[in-house]
This record gives sequence, structure tokens and C-alpha cells, in this order.
Amino acid sequence: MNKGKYYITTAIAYTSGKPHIGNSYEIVLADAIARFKRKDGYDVFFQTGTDEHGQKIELKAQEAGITPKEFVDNVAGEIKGICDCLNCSYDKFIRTTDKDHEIQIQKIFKKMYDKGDIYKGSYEGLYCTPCESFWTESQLVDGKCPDCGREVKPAKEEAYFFKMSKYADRLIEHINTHPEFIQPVSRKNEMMNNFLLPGLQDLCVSRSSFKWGIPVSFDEKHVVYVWLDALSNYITGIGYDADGNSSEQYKKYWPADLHLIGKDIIRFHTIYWPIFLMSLGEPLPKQVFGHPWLLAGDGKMSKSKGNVLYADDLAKFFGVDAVRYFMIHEMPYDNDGAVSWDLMTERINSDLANVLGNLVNRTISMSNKYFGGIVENKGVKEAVDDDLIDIATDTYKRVAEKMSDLHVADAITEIFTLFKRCNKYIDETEPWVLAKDESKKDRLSTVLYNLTESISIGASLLWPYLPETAEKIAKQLNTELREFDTLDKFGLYPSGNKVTETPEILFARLDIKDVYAEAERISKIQKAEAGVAEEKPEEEGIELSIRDEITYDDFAKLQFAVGEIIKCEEVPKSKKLLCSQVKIGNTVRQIVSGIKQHYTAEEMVGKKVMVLVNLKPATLAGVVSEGMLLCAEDPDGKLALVVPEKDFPSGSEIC
RNA sequence: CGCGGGAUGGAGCAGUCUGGAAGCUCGUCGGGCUCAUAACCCGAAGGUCGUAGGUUCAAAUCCUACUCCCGCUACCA
Repeated sequence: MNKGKYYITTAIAYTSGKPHIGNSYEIVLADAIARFKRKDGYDVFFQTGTDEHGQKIELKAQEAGITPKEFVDNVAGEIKGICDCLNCSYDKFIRTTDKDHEIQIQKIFKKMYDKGDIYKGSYEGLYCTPCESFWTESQLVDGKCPDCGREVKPAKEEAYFFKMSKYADRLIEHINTHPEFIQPVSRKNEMMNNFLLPGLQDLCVSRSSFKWGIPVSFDEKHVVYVWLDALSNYITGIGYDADGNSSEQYKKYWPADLHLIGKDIIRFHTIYWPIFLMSLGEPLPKQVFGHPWLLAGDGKMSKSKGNVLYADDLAKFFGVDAVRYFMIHEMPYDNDGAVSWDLMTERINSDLANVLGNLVNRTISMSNKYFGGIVENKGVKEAVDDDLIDIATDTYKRVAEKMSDLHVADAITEIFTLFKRCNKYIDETEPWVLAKDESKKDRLSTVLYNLTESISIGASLLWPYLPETAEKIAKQLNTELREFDTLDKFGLYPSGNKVTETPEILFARLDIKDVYAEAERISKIQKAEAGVAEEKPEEEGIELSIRDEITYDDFAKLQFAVGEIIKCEEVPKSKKLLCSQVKIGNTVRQIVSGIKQHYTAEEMVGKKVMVLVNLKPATLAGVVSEGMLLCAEDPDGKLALVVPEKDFPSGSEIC
């Protein structure tokens, strides 16, 4: 059966670092949908990949002391590794540093430029010189640079712009006439009210402040804005050509049936991307689903806290399908989901081990115990069978309904409803009682057949979500997973078939203590790694706020000299003050300093220090002070005297 | 009044459009069962449905006001 083509994509992952479990959710969700559609009779193409350009990556690479390309090669490898370890069945893994992609981006940019949709203008904004960044009014913190806290100034920079307004009306029309385009619908209003209806601003689509990007072919000072670069992956990955020589594959699969993305980047996918496509004269994707996030229960994940959850760590400990199950099950349609070691354990124990694993195990065990593993339908029906059979044959329909509107968590729940019904059926029929009565033997055989058949149906449906588990179940039952168009029929399990003699535990129950031990182990490793990696940033952590600029003349008014402390005593009745006699060349001055909490009078004596000598004398706590000793002060208010780096004679002037 | 979403037993959620005895999963407690992974099945306890008003024979559901949370608010990806 062929129901037609189905092209599904995930957002391509930004290669600024290894993604944690929250960022891995999308690929599993996409994989489940892709696998479901394939089994359901569609010709599916599933694309994912990595987004590898941009300033952030250039900076990260610089910090790591490697080239941007080396940097993204590493991270892209990690990301691909996570996809693979989660058993994701993508057909193409695109990287925006792929040569053919880069060539197309240059062509696309040129095509839009030639069409007049991109024009050269200048970007005006608030610029922070030290950070080399433009900021918008709304990004500022107290009117200052959100990164460094310094003043920003209006500035101009030559840049290319895309005429968003040209297509805005068409897009509004499209969104209004295609209510399914943006999912969930609540996001549609967000886009309409915040961006489209107030009027779209033109989008700056080039950058010249950094180099790590795809150069604009006709103006190499500029690189293409990463979003134009990244979004286009959906068409370049399947063979789009801006000159009109697109591949057969492209002609077959475009437009995409579903772009699966995080809710944070809906704007890019439902406004900019459709407009870019309009400019290119290509059809728009049918649907964009901005999924919610999987968040750690206890605040933000960070390595220094040691609470970052990575999909590959979890998969190693819990098993791939356990992680897939958790992600799929825990994520509601439009609310964020939570993830933690406790929650994982709870789900695995109660659903996978107790309901599913135990069901398969007890069913196979009974077949072995009572019939030497032979499962045969003797046709001895009772009324109690009907409900089980109805549910078993109806589950595909219910799952498909949930899948069709992307309620994937609800879909997998439907399958588990069937497994739960099977457990109940065992209780209702009491096979162990039937086994004691020789005359009930055929009835017992039928009961076990019904169970085996129901599990076969359930396992077939489970395959898109938990492929390994589904295959294991089929193997243990010595049967094949079914095609979806047969799942409304009951009785296809070959009667007289023999199940395995040695059922393997599908999911072992977990002891929470073991789980905590593993969490602790991983946490320690992370903290250790973070300790090494974060030593520097912690030292650099002080934010210095720069005061108004002064001229050299201002500076020259201050006179500094090296002084030697020849005598020092505490100022009576004062908590902070020490009074020092300081020899400066041929003179001795009395200087009072507020450093008693940091130095004792004794340890002051003999030190050579830096002194501001032309400060107007003042009286502190009744004692005259004729200058100032210079100190460094840290954020906690600790003081350290500033001293000459070499032993220099007192009276040496400092300039 | 920038826009939008949310507040339901210990936890996580459904129900709200289309008013009519408050439901699901987990946890807790009690019972049953023994094929099975201390699993499975049944039952119970536990809720002023954010607050205050209003409409109605009847409100979690409709209306009004308020409180608290959370997204989005354009050029970082």
C-alpha cells in the first residue's frame, strides 16, 4: 500500500555544544513519526542535521584554540552520535558546511538579490564597541550592553536586507486560510499579533562583523545570515537547485509535510522561512509544529551543578528504548514536560517493567509451562474474550487518530491501554485455574492464544516508538511484526506456533538506590570536567564598570611614588584604620588607610607600596592623613596593597 | 491597559469550545491472586476545580474583576 510521500524534518541542531536530553527530544519525536508513517504505508523521507555557522561558533572555536571547522566537526560528530545511539532512522543527515549546501546558499542569496528582494542598506542599531555587537532597544539591560554592561552607541554598518514587507500580506493570507499550518494553534496568535499584524520589519540577512559563514558570492566582505543559511537546509538537503535543475528527489518530496521544531524558533519557521520560499517561488511546507520542551525538574541544567542529563548517558544506563519511551510519553502536546532520574525510574518500573515486560514474560512462561511453548487457537470462545479482541483490533485506529494530530504521547498511551487490558484478561480468565482441570485444556489454549495475538498486535504498533523492544517481543513470540493495514484483524498469529523457551526480561525493575548511585557517578564526572573547563571563566567573572573617559592631562595631575612603610600603628577607637609613617624619598609622611581588616600593623612595616602623594591632606578619625596607599579590591571587598614588581628605592615616581 | 497560555485530590495531567452527579496515570492504604520481573487484578482514602462576585433549575465549564505562574515581545543561533 502506498499512501503517498511524507517528508519530515527536524530543526538542524546548532553545533555550539553537545545537546542535552531536552534538545534530543525532537529527534526521537521525529523518528517515531517517521517510523509510524513508513509502517502506515507512506513513502517517507526523514531529514535531520546540524547548523554550523555563526558568530557564536566562531567565538567558541577561538576559546578552544581550534578552527571553526575543527570545532563543528567535533560537535557535529557528537550530535550524530546521539541520533544514532537513540536509534533514529533519518534518511539524510545534512550539515550546513556541506559543499553542495554552501553552493546553493550562495545561489539562493544571488537569486533573491537579482529579484530585488534583497537590497543593500545599512544596519542601524545600538553598538557596543568592546563586544562588537549590535543590540536592540529591548535587549538592553538598564540601557546598557547586556553582555558587558557598558554604554552602547548608535552606529551604522553596511548590510543586506530582505524585503519582508513585500510578502507579509500573502503570508497572513496563507496562515489564515491554512489553520493547520502552525501547530499548536496558540502559537499562531503569537506570530500574528507580535509580528505580522504590527507590520514586518525588513530582515538583515548578511553579517560582516565575523567571518564564519557562507560568503555572499558577489560581495565577499559579507557572510550570509545564519538563519537564511540554516532554514534552506530543508530544500538543499533533498536536491533543490536555485538555477532550476532541482533533483527528482526534490520534485518528489517538496513541499515538506512537517517541520518539527522547538517552540523557541517558531518565528523563523512560520514567518521568515515561508517568505524566503515565496521569494524563490517554491511551495510552502504544509505544517510546522513547535513542540514544547523537556526540562529538568530542579532548575537549569549545568555542568558545574553536575545535573546535565545527556541522552547517551541515560541510554547506556536505562537502555535506548527506555529513554525513547520516557521522552515520548512524558511530553504533552503543548506543555513542557519534566525529566529527572526519579521520573525516569518511575516510568520504567511502572510501565515498561510492570505492565509490558511482565505481561510478555508471564504469557510466554504459561505457554511453556502448560503447552511446551505451543500456542494454538482451539476456538473455545467465551464472552470475556470479546472486550479484549475489540480493544486489540481497535487500537491501531485509535493510535492513528492521535498520530494524525501529532499527539504522540497519547498515541503510545493507547498501546499501553491494550497491554493493561491483557493483564486484566489474565486475571479474568485465571489460566492457572484452567490448568488444573483437564477438561478446560482447550479453553486454556485459546486464552493463551488470545493473549499472544493481542501482544503481537501491540508489539507491531509499538515498533515506531520502541523499535528494539518490538523486535525482541516478536522474536520471543517467534513471529513477525505486522503491517499496519492488518492490525484490525484478530487471529493472524500462526496457530500451533512455538514461542521461545527462554523468555528474556525486556525491562528489569530498577532499584532507586542504584539509579541514585549512577546519577551521583555522572554528576561527579561532570563536575570534574566543569572544574577544569571553568577555572578561567570564574577568574574572569568580575564585571568592571568603566567610568567616564579622562584625558592624559587629567591623568597627569595625579602624582604617584614608591613609599616605604617605616612605622605603623592602629588608630585608636577605629575599626578599620591603620596609621602609617611612609618614607618617600627624603621625606616622611603620615598616611591613614582603611585596611586594618586585611593587614596588621606589624606586617605593614617594611613594605614598599604605591602612594598617591599629591592628595589634599584630610583628617580621619582625628588623625591627619597626607596621601593614599593604593590597593586592589575584589568583589568581596578584600584588599591587597599594590607594590612595585621589583625592589625599587622609595621616592621613585610612578608614571 | 503590548500579545498569548495556564492555575483541577500528595505529584503529573484530562475535562472547559457544545453547562447537567469531578476523571486518568503515579504514589498511599486495604483486599484478591500466585502464571509472572515483591509483578498482576479489584477496592478505598484523598479535591472549597487560584480568589471574589454574577448569569442559570444547574457552573471546573459561560460572564466580570482580581491574584499568582509561564511563554512571546524582531537582526545570538
